[in-house]
Amino acid sequence: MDHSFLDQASGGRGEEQETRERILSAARQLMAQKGYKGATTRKISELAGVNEVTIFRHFKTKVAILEELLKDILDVREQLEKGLEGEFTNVKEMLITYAKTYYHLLVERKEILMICLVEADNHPEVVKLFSSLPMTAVDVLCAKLAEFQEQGHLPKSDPCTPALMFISTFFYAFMAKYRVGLDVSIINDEEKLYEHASEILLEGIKRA
Amino acid sequence: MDHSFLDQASGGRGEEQETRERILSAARQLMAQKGYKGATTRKISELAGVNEVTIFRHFKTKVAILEELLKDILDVREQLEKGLEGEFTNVKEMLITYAKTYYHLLVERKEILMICLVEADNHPEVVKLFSSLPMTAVDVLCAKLAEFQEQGHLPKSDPCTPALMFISTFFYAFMAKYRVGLDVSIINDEEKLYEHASEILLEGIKRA
DNA sequence: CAACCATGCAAGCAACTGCTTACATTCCTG
DNA sequence: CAGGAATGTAAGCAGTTGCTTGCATGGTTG
Repeated sequence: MDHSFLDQASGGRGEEQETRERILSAARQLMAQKGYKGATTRKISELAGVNEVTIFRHFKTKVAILEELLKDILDVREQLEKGLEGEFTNVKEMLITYAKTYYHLLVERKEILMICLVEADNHPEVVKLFSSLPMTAVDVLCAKLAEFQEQGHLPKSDPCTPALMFISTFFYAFMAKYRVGLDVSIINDEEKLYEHASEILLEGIKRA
Repeated sequence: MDHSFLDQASGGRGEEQETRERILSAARQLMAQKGYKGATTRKISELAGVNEVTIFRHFKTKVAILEELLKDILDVREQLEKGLEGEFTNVKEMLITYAKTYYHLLVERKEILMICLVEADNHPEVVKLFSSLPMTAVDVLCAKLAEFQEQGHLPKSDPCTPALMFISTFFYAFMAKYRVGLDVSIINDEEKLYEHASEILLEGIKRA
């Protein structure tokens, strides 16, 4: 009994964690694809290679699984700001770096983002989670651009629209590739997109 | 009997069309909100103010309703090109006009777009329908920009990335407002967004 | 008026879904 | 070896869902 907390940490039988993770992973995959309703507990159990009853031994209800999954989407702002910490030799370099950071953030969380997108109205909380990532990204970029303006590296003007354009571009590219499965060169050649979009935006900001 | 085709056109009892339309409208609304699965035939019938049986008298199956709804999303290219027919005094004016045309096209079809988005994997055909609208928009704008380049109004360079950026911006604004219900000034003040985004893009194209 | 047509209403069915219960099995640990 | 913890198996239950059937009703049209 006195080692019960150890069981939670490392798995008494050595598989406890593994099973739980397999269930979560299967649920994440299915919910992203088929939506919350489409991901039935039977299907989840099959994909996880686990008996259906086992699911309910690990999670009280099905919603509990969803809630567990959604936890991964928080703490975005911190990571975005972290990507902008170093000194940059020029604005374009900063933009490219930021684009990469943001895009990778999206890709890393793609399943959960899809779940949020799809589950919008059945679980209203998740909508905010979904929008929070791009909007935070706009916010952080906005602040950084304003900073550059104050330092005289950019002419003063409203940085919101350019920030929105930038974030939107990579959001759409992300959606097109990972939700819709679109296979076109503009979207697949990510390096070129980082580079080219940053260039256009920079020149746009300078004179608009 | 000889007037049976009239019944289809105007409704023998004068309500035939109306009922069918009410069902379609309720289904469109619910499926956009709750997804295909979430929009049960019972709920549809309630919202339409119609008995559930009536639904199955008008549509053989539930999928038939979905298929009927999806018909509204075609013929987009034509409309986009139509919006670019007139002569423009300058490029910026063209961009603003195009942005308006595209955004309104999205808003007009918002329910169906949401259905496509949400129903992605249960009905794989619809994904293509969903992506077809923005990608067609990119395509048409690309062609127009190339045209301006050939006429010497713009320096020659790859117009794909700027077109993608432009379309992405309004796609995201659309999603944020109508899917997520985001209420922020950058997105709500559409006129300013048309204007400002066009300006930035134009300057970006000119020098990048 | 009579035939017809769209609709409503009541009932239900087979399949599925989230979830539960009771019991057997296997493995680890003291 | 004994006890416990995690899992499997079998069965099922109550609610929902897409869809059907049979019958009654009320308005329209010839």
